[in-house]
Amino acid sequence: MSVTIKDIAKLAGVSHTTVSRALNDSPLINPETKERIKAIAGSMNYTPNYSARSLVLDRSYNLGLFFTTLHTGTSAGFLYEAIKGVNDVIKDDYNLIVRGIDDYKSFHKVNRKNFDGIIVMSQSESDQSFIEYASDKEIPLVVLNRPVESVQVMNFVPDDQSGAYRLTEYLVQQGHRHIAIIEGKQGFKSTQARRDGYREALREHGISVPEAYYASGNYDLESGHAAMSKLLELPDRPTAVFCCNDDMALGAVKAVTERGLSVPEDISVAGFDDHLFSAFMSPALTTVRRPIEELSRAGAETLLKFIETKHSEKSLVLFHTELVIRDSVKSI
Amino acid sequence: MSVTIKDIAKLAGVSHTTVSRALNDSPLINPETKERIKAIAGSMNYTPNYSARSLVLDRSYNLGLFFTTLHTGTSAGFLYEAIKGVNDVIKDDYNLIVRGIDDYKSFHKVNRKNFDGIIVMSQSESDQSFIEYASDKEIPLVVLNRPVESVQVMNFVPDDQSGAYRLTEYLVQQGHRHIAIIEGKQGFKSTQARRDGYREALREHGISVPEAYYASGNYDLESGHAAMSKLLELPDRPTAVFCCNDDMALGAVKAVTERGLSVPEDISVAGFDDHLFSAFMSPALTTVRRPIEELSRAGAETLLKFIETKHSEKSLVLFHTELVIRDSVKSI
DNA sequence: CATAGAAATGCACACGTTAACAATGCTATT
DNA sequence: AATAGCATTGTTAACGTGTGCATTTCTATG
Repeated sequence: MSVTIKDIAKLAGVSHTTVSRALNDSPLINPETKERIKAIAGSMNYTPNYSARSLVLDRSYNLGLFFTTLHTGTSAGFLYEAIKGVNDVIKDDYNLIVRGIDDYKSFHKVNRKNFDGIIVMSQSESDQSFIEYASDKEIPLVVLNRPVESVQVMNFVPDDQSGAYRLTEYLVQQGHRHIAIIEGKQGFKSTQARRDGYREALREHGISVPEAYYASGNYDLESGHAAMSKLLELPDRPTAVFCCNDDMALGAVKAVTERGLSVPEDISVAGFDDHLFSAFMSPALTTVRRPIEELSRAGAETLLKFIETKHSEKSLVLFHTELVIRDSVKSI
Repeated sequence: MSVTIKDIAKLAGVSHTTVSRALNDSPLINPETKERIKAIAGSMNYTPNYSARSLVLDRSYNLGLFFTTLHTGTSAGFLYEAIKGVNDVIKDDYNLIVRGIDDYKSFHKVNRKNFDGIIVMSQSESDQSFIEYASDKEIPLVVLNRPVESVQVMNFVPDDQSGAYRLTEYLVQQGHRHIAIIEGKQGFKSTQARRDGYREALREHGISVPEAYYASGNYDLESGHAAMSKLLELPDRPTAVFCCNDDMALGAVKAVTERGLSVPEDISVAGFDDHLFSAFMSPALTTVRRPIEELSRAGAETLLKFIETKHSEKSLVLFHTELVIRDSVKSI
């Protein structure tokens, strides 16, 4: 059996209440007894029983970090940065529970008793029901990466539109006038934001885009390959292609090389996300970095603050994205 | 307030004991009452209070998945596959807590009360003390990825040596006779195993290796770049280089291209690990796949079984690695 | 018909912690 | 000297669940 506050109490010749107070730094306790008790607790190698504490305090000390899915579509780097960011913030006294939303057969066990707070790293609208469920159960909730409209939550999102804008503007500055886009998955907020940024930049520079330059994709590698293949067959071939994420950019580059052409000599390619591999492809990919780790860190901090103070701004906060210039875009 | 078994008891006109037994499928309870109570519980949207249950049952329903570090050295793919593998196995009633060992200021809160079991994805000997600590506290423990000798634990490890052997043999089969190696971090078990596999294959084929062909590295990208740079300056330049992981292979390829040479035309390169990006580099990397996800799945399964039956083989199990042939090795 | 035994249910306590309230001793103020 | 008030500690109950033992009810057997 492990040691409890009652054991300490016996040894110290006080009541277990006094021990509890002493260990929790209650101002009610005489500083001397407090020290004495702490010393005894230390020497007995005492560790509090969290279950008992949770029961009476009605707090689990669990934080949930939920992803849309862990199976497909979630990039490893994404998971990595998110976990790192959150773990950096929470102290030793919280447990970080990582789960894919689609792994739950039922949300039954997700409730305020089991989770002091929840961070949803949302990648698609499919977890809308989960978000609404958690919000409904009044579990402290912050949603990252994707703007949520149906319910009021703390919501931290990278500013995809301005990232796409700056990237496109950069392409223009490098002398490109024929700039195509390979789009993300239809229906995703991120797809729209990136397209909007692209459009806005071109419009402001007085560049019009032929219909054929809008190539459809779905964020995966193969779709990037297919889309680029089509673009290359165009009579009026673009000199630069903005791929809405790095995965598709990788597929696109592959399509170019397969045709015996080269990036960036024959055609420039840019991506979005700054995946881990992007710096090491050849050519190293010019892209836009999304601050996933910062996002997660900020999310965790806000969540903790909310748990403690019980109030916070439930509003959308945009996070700065950053243009990363490498070697896949040629100046012409 | 949320609903408890006492609320159900009141509504059903029985004692809370009966409710508890009914919900736990005790054979003591009349099947009809059992059904009735379950129905009521369902309609009231009852969820058990895990803290209370934990307190009396002395089980936390928490499983820990611990990495050596989450900061540097842990590849994202590694983390991803491990989490996926474990999460695939545990049912809805366990929480998976993910943490970097070096994030703990003190292991104090790691004990049998807080964790029903622990999986350590060990990447270096620096977590030896953690493993011994957990073993000492008699927390059900399985260590993955790295062989542990100082204590008896369930230990699942990829067979790096045979993987390195097969890869090297493949290089020989492709006609290579001048095969260099870029080694991993000194002191790591994996470094030694891979070097051993490499040596063994060459010895068995009667190929001797000049001292200069042993290039030192430390598993990171830059070290691969540096090591390859040296190898390329050798008067007796190798025709193939076995890099002890994919990260270093990537750096090595970069070093080759920077010199205006090309892989695999001028020099063949092979890696180890089968990182996510490896299939998409150009050229796609020939490498050895380590079954991290299988490892994790098996580890989780064994751990759960141990938790339930309280006994299991505490021994080392090697997992099959797999040669993945792509485009970075030329037949000469 | 009496009774042994099985089946079903309830009572009371335990798990380890916190907290409201009570109690004690002491100091300072009148 | 009486008392108000503060500092410190103790008493007791509570959180929600599971379980050993007692109790009741029913069934079968002689």
